[in-house]
Amino acid sequence: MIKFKITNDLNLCLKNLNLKTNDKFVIETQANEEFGDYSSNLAMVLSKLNRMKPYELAEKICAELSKNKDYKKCEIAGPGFLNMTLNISVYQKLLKDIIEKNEMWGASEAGIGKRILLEFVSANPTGPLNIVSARAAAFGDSLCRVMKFVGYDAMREFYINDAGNQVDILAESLELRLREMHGENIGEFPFEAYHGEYVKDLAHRLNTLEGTRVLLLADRERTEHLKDFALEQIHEMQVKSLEKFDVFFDSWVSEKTLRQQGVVEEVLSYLAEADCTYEKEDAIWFCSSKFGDDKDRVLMKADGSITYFVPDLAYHLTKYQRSFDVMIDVLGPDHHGYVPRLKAAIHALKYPEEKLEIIFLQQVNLFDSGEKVKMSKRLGTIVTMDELVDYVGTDATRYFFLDRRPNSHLNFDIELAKKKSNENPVFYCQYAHARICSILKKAKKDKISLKELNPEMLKKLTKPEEITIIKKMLEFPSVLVSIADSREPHRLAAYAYELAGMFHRYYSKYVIVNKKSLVLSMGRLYLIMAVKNVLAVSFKLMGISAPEKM
RNA sequence: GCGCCUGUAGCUCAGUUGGAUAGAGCAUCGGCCUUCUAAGCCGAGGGUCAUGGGUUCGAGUCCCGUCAGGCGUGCCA
Repeated sequence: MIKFKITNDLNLCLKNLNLKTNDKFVIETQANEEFGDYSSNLAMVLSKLNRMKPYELAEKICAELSKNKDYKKCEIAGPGFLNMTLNISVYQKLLKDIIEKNEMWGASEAGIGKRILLEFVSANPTGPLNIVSARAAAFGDSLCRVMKFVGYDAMREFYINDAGNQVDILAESLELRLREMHGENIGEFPFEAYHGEYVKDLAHRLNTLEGTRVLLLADRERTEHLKDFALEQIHEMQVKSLEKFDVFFDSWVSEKTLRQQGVVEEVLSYLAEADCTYEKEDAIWFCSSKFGDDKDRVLMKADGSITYFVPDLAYHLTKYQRSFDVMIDVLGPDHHGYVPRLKAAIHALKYPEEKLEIIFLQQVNLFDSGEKVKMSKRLGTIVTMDELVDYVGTDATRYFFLDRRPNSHLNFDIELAKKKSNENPVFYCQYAHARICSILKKAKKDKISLKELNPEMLKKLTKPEEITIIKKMLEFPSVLVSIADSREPHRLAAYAYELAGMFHRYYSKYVIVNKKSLVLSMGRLYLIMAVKNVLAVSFKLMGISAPEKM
């Protein structure tokens, strides 16, 4: 919002000088004091348009801008950068806005009117959620929270692959475990079956509820019953894990339901109508290679069953039919080979490809005491999301998953996440919040009541650290907008960390509560209250708690 | 072989979408508690941004090549 003001001020200067603009110049915040508070590349960007040398143009703008009382200084540097320093009274006034907006500071209408569908986690319903799902949950949920906060109409969706081959294997695994429980010799447990302990737990539960009745059913009925039971149980288990992680989906879409609605046939006929299918070796193929995929893909196998691709494509078409402006898929690292055929089909069916955005999360490695934790699906030594969350806590887990760019591999240091010290960034951030709460309490105890905020209090805030903190908080709204637009929530973690650091440094240098100078104390208390609010908002958007005491 | 991702300090990672002298934390070394939470603060050292070219006023960022690592490349899901 401050950049907005500066942009306006600069445009006014251009207008007064009868100069042309193309709105391509940018305002940047400057960390280096030498270059002022904010700088702009305006002169370089507009020099050709106005047939002037950058430096000359910059000189004119500077002279004009200096007439504005809000600006203390305007200098030209390098090839023609405009370095602007604002009067501190501007910041003092803006602090009042931050405080008045309270927990709505940062909220905006940047995305107003845009409907967004965020699909993430969408784990197979064949076992407990793993740590990649946890990363997806932290990422998708926070992105959604930020998008909503800046005005988008965003919703979370989970696609359940509750049909297909893997579900048959699940039913078979459950049956074997049930038989085994009753002393039957099942031989060696099949390689491709689900080896996790949870299958045994499911068998126990089924046995407690229904005994061995299911084993007496006819083949087909028995499989269906086992499937339904396992799917329902595992779904519930996954929902619980997510809720514990403070992630709630607005919508669940079941592949099985889609199939029952006949969408599979529909998709096949659409593709056939578009003249994109052919028969070869008793199978039906989609000529995806005509649309950029490496090779053609099977839609219907020789045995008459359907591949994973068909219902998934159907699912994506339902997304289009629900008229979103943008649909975002958050996928795991093992899916990137799959996207070309999906995009190919969407293209072939003449749906707008650009509305579908795919974000890949790279794999997660767990490290404990410097050692990589070895995980194997086959050996059943997968660390589940619940285990991780129970061990290090929701706050640390969410923060650590959010802290890194989505498309880079993530090394999760369990030992560090558990540490309650400055080494751990989560605690560093939360500690700042708790500290502020503690100071506010102390002020109350000293009977410093925060009366109505008045200009005299704000005028006391003149230290460079104070102005730096205000500047940082002024950036918050635009940081959130850029997080939403770039789909990069990791920047929120960085922002909170930086703001917390600024506060810690400020705290150690200055006394905030001082009975001898009441007006100053009140000014500073307002400042840290604002910091507390901004921290609390960023924590909320990250899904971590804002402790009052630590 | 082909495709996607990655390569920045000893380690883990940022880098404001192409801006000025590339930044944090950890680790190492040295300081700061009779005063609002030391779960904190201050200081020091540490770099050929994998590499070679190109684009321009300007490149860690964009384009091409090379090298290295990860993943993918089923009539699995």
